[in-house]
Amino acid sequence: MRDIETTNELSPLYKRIYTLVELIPPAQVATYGQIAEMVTCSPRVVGYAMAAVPEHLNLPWHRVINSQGKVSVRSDGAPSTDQRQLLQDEGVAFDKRGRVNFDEAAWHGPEWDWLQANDYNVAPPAGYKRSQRA
DNA sequence: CTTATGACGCGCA
DNA sequence: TTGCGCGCCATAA
Repeated sequence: MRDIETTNELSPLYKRIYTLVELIPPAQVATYGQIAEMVTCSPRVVGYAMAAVPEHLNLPWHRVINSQGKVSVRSDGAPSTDQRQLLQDEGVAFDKRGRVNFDEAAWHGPEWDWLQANDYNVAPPAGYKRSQRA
């Protein structure tokens, strides 16, 4: 976990993303977009980063799901039951449609001062999420 | 250098 | 409500 800091094979951006994911408590979930906001990048990149998580870091990568509250499908088309199973083992409930209840399990992010101290984005720059083409 | 490729998300039908 | 299209942009080749 602290390996993230000392691993120089990772790009600075990935390190920031992994550092945040590491902070998600058990039985709680964050969305790709949520992480993206804090590190100021596109949600797409967070997904890309999650697909490249080094095994030895032991990150709780399973606690990152999509904005629909569902476990994202892999490139091979598999819904990845592993991720869902890991969450259920922690006590995260899925409804009949395969979605988690954000009201119960949503991670509200690190404390404000932690984000400040570690140079993460607190208040999103008015939408990095969508095409804010001038 | 250029091109292809996503564990995404939003808008619209 | 679901499904599809397109924008997104860091990486890999």
